[in-house]
Amino acid sequence: MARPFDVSAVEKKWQARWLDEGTYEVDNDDERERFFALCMYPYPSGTAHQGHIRNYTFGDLVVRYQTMRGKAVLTPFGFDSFGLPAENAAIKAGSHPRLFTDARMGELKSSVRRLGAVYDWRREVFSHDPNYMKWAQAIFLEFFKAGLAYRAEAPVNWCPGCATVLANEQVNADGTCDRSGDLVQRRNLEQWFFKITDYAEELLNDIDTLEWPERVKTMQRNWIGRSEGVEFDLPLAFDPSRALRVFTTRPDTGFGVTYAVVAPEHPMLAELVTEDEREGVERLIERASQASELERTASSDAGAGLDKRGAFTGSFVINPFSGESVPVYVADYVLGTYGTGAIMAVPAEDERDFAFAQVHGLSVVRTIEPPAGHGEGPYSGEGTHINSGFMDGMDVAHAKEAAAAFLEEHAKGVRKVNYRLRDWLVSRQRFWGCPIPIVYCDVDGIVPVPVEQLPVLAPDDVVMDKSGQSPLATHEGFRNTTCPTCGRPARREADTMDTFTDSSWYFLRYADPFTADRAFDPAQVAKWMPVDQYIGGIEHAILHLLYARFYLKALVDIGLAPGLAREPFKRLFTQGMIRLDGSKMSKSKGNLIAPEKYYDTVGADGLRLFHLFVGPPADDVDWTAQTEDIIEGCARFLDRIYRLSHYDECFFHEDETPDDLEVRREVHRAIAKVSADLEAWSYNTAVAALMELLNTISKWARRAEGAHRSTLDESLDVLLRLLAPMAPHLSAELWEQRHPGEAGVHAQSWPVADPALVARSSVVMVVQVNGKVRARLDVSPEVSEDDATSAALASAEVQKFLAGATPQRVVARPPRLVNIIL
RNA sequence: GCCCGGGUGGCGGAAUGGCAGACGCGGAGGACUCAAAAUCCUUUGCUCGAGAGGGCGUGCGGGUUCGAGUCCCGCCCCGGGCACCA
Repeated sequence: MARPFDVSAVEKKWQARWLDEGTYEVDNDDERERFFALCMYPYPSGTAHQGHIRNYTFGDLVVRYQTMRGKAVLTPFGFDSFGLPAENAAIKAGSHPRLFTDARMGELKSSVRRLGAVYDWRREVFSHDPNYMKWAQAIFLEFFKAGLAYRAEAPVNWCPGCATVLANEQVNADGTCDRSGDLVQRRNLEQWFFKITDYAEELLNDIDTLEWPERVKTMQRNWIGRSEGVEFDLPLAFDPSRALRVFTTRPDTGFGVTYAVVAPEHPMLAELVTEDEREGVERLIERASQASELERTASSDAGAGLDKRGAFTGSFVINPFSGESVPVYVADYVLGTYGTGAIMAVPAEDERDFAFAQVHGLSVVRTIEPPAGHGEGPYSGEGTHINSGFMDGMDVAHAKEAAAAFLEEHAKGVRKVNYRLRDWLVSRQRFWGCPIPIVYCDVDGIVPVPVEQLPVLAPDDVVMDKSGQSPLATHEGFRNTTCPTCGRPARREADTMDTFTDSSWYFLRYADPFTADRAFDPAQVAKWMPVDQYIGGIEHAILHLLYARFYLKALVDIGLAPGLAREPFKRLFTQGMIRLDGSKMSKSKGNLIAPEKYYDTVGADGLRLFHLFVGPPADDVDWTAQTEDIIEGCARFLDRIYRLSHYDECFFHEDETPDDLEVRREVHRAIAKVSADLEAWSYNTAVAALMELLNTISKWARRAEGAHRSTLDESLDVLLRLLAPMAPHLSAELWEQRHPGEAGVHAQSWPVADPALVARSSVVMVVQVNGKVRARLDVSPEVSEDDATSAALASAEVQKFLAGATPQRVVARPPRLVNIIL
């Protein structure tokens, strides 16, 4: 398509100027109101794909808009530059991940510059910068000192494809790896964990204070998974001085407990098992230990498979409610890692317990009257308690309260809140990550590397493979060291940290990248934090967004970030994904539509406008056959602006006519509309409003009657200012042509609508008869109910329908509508 | 199973309980042109009608209301999250 100007030349000119002049560099002591605009730190995967373009188009709009609103906008950029793809690529190519990563960073950097997105490049931060690693490791050690980082042996998720352990958050619901898609295995390993569970309650409660998409908040609440209940003792029948401790959210159903179940990992299991039952129990344990988490917890097996997956231990415990002795089973549907690893089983009111009881011939005692016609199955709903001693006749809520009080008195019970959230496993058996700064000494045990020796850097001559052995463990020169405490020979930790640790505090370093003697100066960071607007993909709803929240809370608590708000991201916006043929567009799927091809045709401005216009920013974008046409349409809109700005056949007249005034009014309405839409993330309708404004101005200027000079000038200048955050190159170019030698459009202030011009002198009022539109009347916006009614009744159209009759009722909603009911 | 979103023309999508379909794409017709492209103008939910005009229309079924895409109840379908979590 032939464009009326050289798109490429214009865009390159402005990109060079923004970069050379450091237009968007901002200092910490800037006196304007501060605004921290942040796009999620990208993994450097090479040139930008459409997902990046969408992200940085939105981010750049926020930066330029807030700047025009008079704020000092912090707009940093950097890279989440550790990670598996670089390591795997290096193994394949026989090179070093750093070479690969540096090249990809360079590509992504030029991509965002070619998009016209502007940053304060002095503040660039990237994970594998030794300067950043030093403080990432220092934070780890502070966590260790505070007891927030600990080493423990635990069953962990092992991904064979990635040859490393994973955090729970990186395992999909179906038991596959979030990255490779491989089925994750269970392994018992000694690993490093961060105590995120200490913050479960605060992480949950503070969600309420965030201006985040409801969807993301819900996902985090689900992930944290709070449940309120009671933990109490079931005394052992063979030794009532000791007891099996269980957790339940339904203490009210206590009289219905007909058996108890322990997890295969339960510490008391060995002593509960009798000689007669030993064989069956051992078989069960063996099977459970081999099963993957997926097989073990697959709900599709509920019922049918349960017989094979439980065994009687031979022991009994006392139900403290009824005083009866009930059998203890071991079953893999009870998890060792949740609650106490043991449950009371109430088959009448719990589906799993019911299915298990059916298979094992255990008795079922109802404690809640199910509604009529419920049948034989378990009932877990509301109802009146029966067979429940002191709880008979109570509803569920009252009975829960009564039961909890009873247990606290008689069964060493205590009200307890349990969370689904587990501690964050941060060890990774890979090379391309930040080494964990720990030394193991036979005498002194786990010893932190002294801060002055940080950063611990991996040597370059490490043999990387995917054996599952940490590559650093095979490098004797790295591994062997001396104990910082006693000086005897010792060994370095060979694992690296999860890359999500890097992305958990990078925004703090952005706010103060210059401090040399610590991770950041809290006083400097406090000038910018919390982030005013965070923008990123929905895929980080749990992972990154939960970890970063934990980090900041922990950093404040251990004294590294005094005075900072405990939540990092005040407002979050999650953009939709780009889909091609229904699946996510991504490099790994090989279905990318590269942005570069558009730069010579529609330009970065055209592509940006497309991403703004195609639909609500939060929605997914389907890239279809029609997409190319829509992109063309956006470029056409820019062309029309260019042409209007150069329109020289316009006939001008001296005095402002009513038509000219109406155009001015439309201009001010557009200012109001676009401003409101930008605040509300309704970018698609903001673009539509600009299109309408252009249509209005264009038609008016081309009329035979001509236009008023100063009205046209004002209209064009406003249009360019409104367009400046969306299509920065063209608006800068046209502004410069119209105002040579003056400050650029992005240095102009955001236009303010004049309320007197926005208000309408007359509006169209709809007159309905029996709900059908029969007439439209021009009325004043302030028309009274009576005047509106009489005007409606007087209109010829209505008279025709009335035919002399008196209406039964008249509903007047001036100035919008009058409805006459006959 | 539970919890969030969502379902509107041929398509992407607009619509504080008040004219459904803004804006754009696509289509149709026209102007300009030797012709085409580009540009500009007109038109475009479906349907009956020559026309004036009428009827039907926001996943389905009910309800509230003078009035429902919007609110309420019950379903269906699509996307996402959680899930043997006691």
